[in-house]
Amino acid sequence: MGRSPCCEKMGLKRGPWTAEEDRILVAHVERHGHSNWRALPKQAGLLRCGKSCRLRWINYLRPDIKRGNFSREEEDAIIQLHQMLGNRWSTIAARLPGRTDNEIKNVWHTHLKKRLEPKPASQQAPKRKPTKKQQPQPEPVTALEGPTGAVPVSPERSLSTTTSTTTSTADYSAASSLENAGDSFTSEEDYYQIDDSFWSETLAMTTTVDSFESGVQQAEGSFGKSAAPPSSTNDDMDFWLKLFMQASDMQNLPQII
DNA sequence: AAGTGTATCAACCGCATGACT
DNA sequence: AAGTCATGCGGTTGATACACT
Repeated sequence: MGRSPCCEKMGLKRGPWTAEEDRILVAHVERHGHSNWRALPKQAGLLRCGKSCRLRWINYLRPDIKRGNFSREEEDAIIQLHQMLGNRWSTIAARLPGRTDNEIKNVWHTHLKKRLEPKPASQQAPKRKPTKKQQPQPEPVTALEGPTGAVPVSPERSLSTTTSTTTSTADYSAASSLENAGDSFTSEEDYYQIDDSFWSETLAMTTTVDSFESGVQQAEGSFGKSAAPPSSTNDDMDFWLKLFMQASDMQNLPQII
C-alpha cells in the first residue's frame, strides 16, 4: 500500500531548531498536549512537520530528559541490555530513565561499541576530552515548572514500544513533581532497584514484543529444543524468568535481578 | 595560528505497524 | 478487505566542535 509523505515538504523549515521554535513548541505542548503531532505545528504556528516536532520534543524538550554524560552504570546497563535486546533502542531507553533512544543509539555507536571491541591497552585511553556537548548542558527552553530531572520509569513509558507514548503534559508534570529517584544512580543498590520492575515489565512486553530473540536463541540450547516458549506469557512466567537468568549466566553478565 | 582529520550528536529519512474508515 | 493516516522506530547523515600536526 502506498504511503503519503509524512509532511508536505514545501515551505517547511528543516535543520536545527531555534530557541524561539523550542519555546513555541514547549508552550503549545504544555497548553494543549500532543495528541496529534501532524496537526500540532499548524496549530502552534511552527513551520515544521509534525514528525520533526515530535522528534524535537521526545529527544530534547521533554521535561524528564536527563542531560549530560552517561554514568558508568548507565553505560553498563546499555551494554547489558543491548546484549539481550539487540538494537531495540527504544526498549533500552525505557530502562534508562531520562534517556532517549536516539541518545542511547548515539552513545552506543560512538562509545560503547568501541569499548567492546578488543584493543591494545595503549589505545584504551580516550584521545579526546569530553566535548562541550557532553558536559552538562543548560536546560533546554522549557516553560514547564518543576524539576527537569528524570522520573522513575512509569508503566506507560516502559511499554512505549507497544503502546502509544501519547503522554500528556500533565502526566509529565505530575511525574516531574515526584522525587528524582531515577535521576542518577547514586549507588549500585539504587541502580538495581530501578531494575526491580524489569521482569514484570519485560514479561508484560513479551505479549506484544517478539520475545527477545537473542536471549531466546541462546537459551534455547540449554533448555533444549523441546522447551518451546509458552504459548501465553501469562501461563508460564517462570519460563521467561529462567530464560533470562540462563541467558545472563551464559553471557557472564552481572545479575541484574 | 592555521589547516586537517575525526568524534559527536541533533535531525532527517524511510519503513513498519496499528488504528481508523 | 483494502486503503489511508498517524505515529514510532532504527539507520543514516551532515554540521559542528575539538584534537592533532
